[in-house]
Amino acid sequence: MVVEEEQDEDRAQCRTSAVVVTRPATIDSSPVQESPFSNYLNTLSPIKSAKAANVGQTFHGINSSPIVFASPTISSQRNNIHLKRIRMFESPNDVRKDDPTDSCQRSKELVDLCGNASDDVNKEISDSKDMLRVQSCSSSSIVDAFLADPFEADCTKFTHSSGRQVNCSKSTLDFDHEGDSTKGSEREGTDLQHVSPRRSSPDADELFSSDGPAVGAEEYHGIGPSFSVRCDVPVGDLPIDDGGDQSGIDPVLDIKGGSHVGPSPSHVLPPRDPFQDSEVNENPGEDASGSLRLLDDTQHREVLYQQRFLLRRCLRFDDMFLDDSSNSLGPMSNDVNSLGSLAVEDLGNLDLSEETSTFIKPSVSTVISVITGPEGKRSAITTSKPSGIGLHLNSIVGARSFDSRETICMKHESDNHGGRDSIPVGAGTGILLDKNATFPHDVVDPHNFTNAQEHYGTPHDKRMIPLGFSETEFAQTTAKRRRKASNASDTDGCKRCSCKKSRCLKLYCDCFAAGLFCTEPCACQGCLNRFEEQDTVLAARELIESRNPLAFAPKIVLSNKELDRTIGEDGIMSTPSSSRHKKGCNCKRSMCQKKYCECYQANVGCSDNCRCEGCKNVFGTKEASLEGTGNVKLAMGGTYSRDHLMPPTPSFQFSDSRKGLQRSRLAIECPSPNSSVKLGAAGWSREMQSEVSKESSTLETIADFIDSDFSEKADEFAPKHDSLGGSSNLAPLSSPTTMKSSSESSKTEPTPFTICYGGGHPPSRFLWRGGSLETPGIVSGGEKSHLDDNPGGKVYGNLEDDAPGVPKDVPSPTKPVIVGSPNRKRVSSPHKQVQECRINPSTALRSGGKFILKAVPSFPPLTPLLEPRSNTSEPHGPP
DNA sequence: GAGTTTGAAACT
DNA sequence: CAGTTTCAAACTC
Ligand SMILES: [Zn+2]
Ligand SMILES: [Zn+2]
Ligand SMILES: [Zn+2]
Ligand SMILES: [Zn+2]
Ligand SMILES: [Zn+2]
Ligand SMILES: [Zn+2]
Repeated sequence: MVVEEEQDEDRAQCRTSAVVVTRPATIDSSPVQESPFSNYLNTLSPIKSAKAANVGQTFHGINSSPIVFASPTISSQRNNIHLKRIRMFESPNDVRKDDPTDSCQRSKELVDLCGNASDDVNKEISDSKDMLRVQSCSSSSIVDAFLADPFEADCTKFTHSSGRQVNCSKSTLDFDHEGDSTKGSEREGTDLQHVSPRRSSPDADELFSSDGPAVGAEEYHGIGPSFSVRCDVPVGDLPIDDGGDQSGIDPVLDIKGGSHVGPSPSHVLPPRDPFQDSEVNENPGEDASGSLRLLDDTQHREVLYQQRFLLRRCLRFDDMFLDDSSNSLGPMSNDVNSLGSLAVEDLGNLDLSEETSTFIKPSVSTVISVITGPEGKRSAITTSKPSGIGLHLNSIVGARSFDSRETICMKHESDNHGGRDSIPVGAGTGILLDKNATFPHDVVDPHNFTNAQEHYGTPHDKRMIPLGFSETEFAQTTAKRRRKASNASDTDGCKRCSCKKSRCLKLYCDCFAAGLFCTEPCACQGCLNRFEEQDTVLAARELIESRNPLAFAPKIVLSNKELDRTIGEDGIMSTPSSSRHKKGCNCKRSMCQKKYCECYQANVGCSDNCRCEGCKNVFGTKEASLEGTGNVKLAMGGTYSRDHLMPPTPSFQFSDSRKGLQRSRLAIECPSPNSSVKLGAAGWSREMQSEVSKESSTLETIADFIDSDFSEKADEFAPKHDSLGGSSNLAPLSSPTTMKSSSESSKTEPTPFTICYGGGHPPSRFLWRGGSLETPGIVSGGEKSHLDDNPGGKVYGNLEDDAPGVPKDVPSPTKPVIVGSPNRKRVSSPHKQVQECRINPSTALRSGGKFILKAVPSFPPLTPLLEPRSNTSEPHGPP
């Protein structure tokens, strides 16, 4: 059934493009609500069925969790499927470009895949435990996060499987690579078949094996399954008419709540209604809108697709924003929207299962985007979301950084591939939309295509890709290509890993570390960090988290103090300065002037956490930090080393550090239009949350956002939190369980900083996929905002890290999550977020700035949820 | 593109 | 927790 529907959808997409997304939800209090979305889904029939099926699968959620979230998550599989679909469809435009027919074919393929998936899904669904998490891709997600937690739809994956994955624990890396490229296919097969667990498991087992412990499968299960859907909503998005705001609210979002049920739709897409709305907002007139509305079933389908796209977009949210800003595309908004929409879609897909969907809602907002026709250009906007997103953070970050670059990358990729590079997120890795592009791209595509395309160049093509295998394969190949091409340039944002021995299941792998699945651009060998291997990934993550709960937490955080200072004073400036590497570097020979230094690489100054020798970090020396926070400012001011020191390398893309500064400033000052905020990754966020709560108290997660503009400008300066970018690829977060354990361990985290994302392209390393909670991160803690400073717009999460206990804000999390549509704003939580938002919501976001999320309590939504979420959330990640 | 350097992650 | 090894990116040539 599903398949059929999908097909239809595909077709529809082909036909039309636009979509709207929506999202979010919110949720405050009741995360659970079902969302309209779900209802919506139901209506859609096909989907529904699928969803239902899906729902079952996974997760259980964690347990603990709450029920609220409880909703089942969508299984990753579903997501995958969806993704696939999405990819296929990605953008009508793409399709068109490529060939409609092709697209259709692809869609079919997808469908097939889906079918397989669906089966799995169904199984999962039966379980219904899973929760979906929604990862918002982006920041927006914050809300999502909350909501999402449950869903993590994210693009990527679902995690549903986690349970098994857990089991897998053993495997390990060893695999050797089994052929890289092949892997995909092989694995996929399995994957598809069994959703859960890992077929790949073997490998995974090996990897994990050591860990053995790793995970209790059981625990994971809970986790795994859940999905999270993230909807990232870029803050930036917001704007749009629609709704932003409204969207914020999004009833739609609710989807999840019910998990299933209806709610999801909201996120996902609201079906028609949302669309319409959205459409209307932006351009109603335009194709997209029209299409949406018009279409009945098909429309719905389309919508779904779109949603899917959105999801992807979500991932890319940042990008989108960036695009706008950078490109100044007006469309950006669209893109953004699109992202949102995608997210939604995904969610929707997830939702399909409906079950879970409810959760999602909470978050919020979603964005809606509308897309117009294929080329469309327009899009609408959406609102966005929230954030929450955890992943997003990381991803977001990435996205941001990418932004400009991304676009570039995209182009490149596309060029390279000729078209499809991107893999559909859905497909393999989940999220990855594009292989090519960095994450962002992926996301974008769909709707934005046009824009994106324009921006990116070939967007369509890439997007189209689809699916599964081919995707993977594609990806691999393409990735290689890209890599080669882009590799070089991180700048592209496209960067990806090129792991040879770790199978991308260890933190050595930037993708994995960032909670992303490897995509085409990756040149890794024997990669198990694929969507198909979600289980394995999760298991791996869990293991790692068991050892170090904060392992996946953003490395760059803002110190609250600093934040305040900065914010208070300048607002903008500070950010960067305030951002610091959580663990600090240990440089001996690079003097913190090269990217060997994580601090420098993240565009942040060294802090007392650093054990570097001869520190000459342009962004601020260790000494300076010790002296006073003022340093940062100094830096801004030029004082500091930067100017003197020099431009360090490359971290800034800009030649000179100064430039960087300038840019950053610019960024700050001028927020780009789009700033989008990103969210943290939902999945992680949860974890984060838990961690945070446990460990530090507050980590806020972060959110990020990005602006393209910023990114460009700011990027350099902006701290890069983690972004790999790809939102699309987000891996499932680990399950809560892990979190728990982790929490224990968490002790380590020392300083509490908030997380920030810088603009730049952050190495994936910095990205954080945090859980949804983080997204909350978005939360800024109440503190100040902070935001903008970073030119890059990054979001910072504050981590209050350390706060031990509970996240300060946590309580609100839910709210925060809500962020809602707001696109830009994300406010999820009222408090902090608001603050931030207030600052300039739009600007901030747009500016790319950063968002800081402070405190976040991570848990967004339901308190109770918290744990649960955490559980759920974790998984998302990638594996 | 190959080879070296580097410092984090993983391991003991 | 420290020391060592492994790893992949950053950098150099
Ligand atoms: Zn890798
Ligand atoms: Zn990779
Ligand atoms: Zn890989
Ligand atoms: Zn250093
Ligand atoms: Zn340092
Ligand atoms: Zn240093």
